[in-house]
Amino acid sequence: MKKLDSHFYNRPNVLKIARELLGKLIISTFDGQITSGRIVETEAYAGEPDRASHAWNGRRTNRTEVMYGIGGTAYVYLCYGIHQMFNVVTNQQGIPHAILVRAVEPVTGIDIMLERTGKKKLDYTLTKGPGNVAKALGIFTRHTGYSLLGDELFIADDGFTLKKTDILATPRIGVDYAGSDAALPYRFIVKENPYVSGKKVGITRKSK
DNA sequence: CTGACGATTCACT
DNA sequence: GTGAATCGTCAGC
Repeated sequence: MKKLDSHFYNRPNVLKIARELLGKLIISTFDGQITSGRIVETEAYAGEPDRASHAWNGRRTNRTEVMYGIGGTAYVYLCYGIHQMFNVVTNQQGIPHAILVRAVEPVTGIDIMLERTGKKKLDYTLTKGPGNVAKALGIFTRHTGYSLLGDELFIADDGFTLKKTDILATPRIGVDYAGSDAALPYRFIVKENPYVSGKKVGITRKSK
């Protein structure tokens, strides 16, 4: 089990890092409660040129400031006034790259995650979708700016590997406002994994 | 200071 | 398939 270090996060290619995060473990130890999940879905946000990014066109505000910091930091923000979204900041200081974790597969502390999310039993919805991931892991907006190099919240490599053919790149979700950038294949998923959002599991199929 | 809105989720028809 | 929930952020006045 090896915690990902600053060299991993500070690299310039956010797409490569987003792809490499698949299969890694996110671990949180808040309040002595250990929970972890294996990442199965990520989305890259490539900074100022990326219309889908909060930092598009050099928008540097209180909220987005952490993205301009060094890699290996958590960027957490509130969406729709309800959901916390957990992102990993990458690249060097001054370049606002970030990767949204959209889904994980529960590994450790499932009972704790059930309690945090108010669910009765384990099913695929526990950690499917970015809002649910943060909720299950106990991540809140106040954790924005947290270092992922510490012991409370970090990402580790436990030796688990994926075959290249198990990884799929697709357009990102919910970024239709981004014009042509919405079509970029910046979303990475583990093929056939039931925790990946927007998949057929439990979702009514369109009629034709 | 004000108003519009979102990198979503869930319940309900 | 449709729509509500709910509040911090940000552009604009």
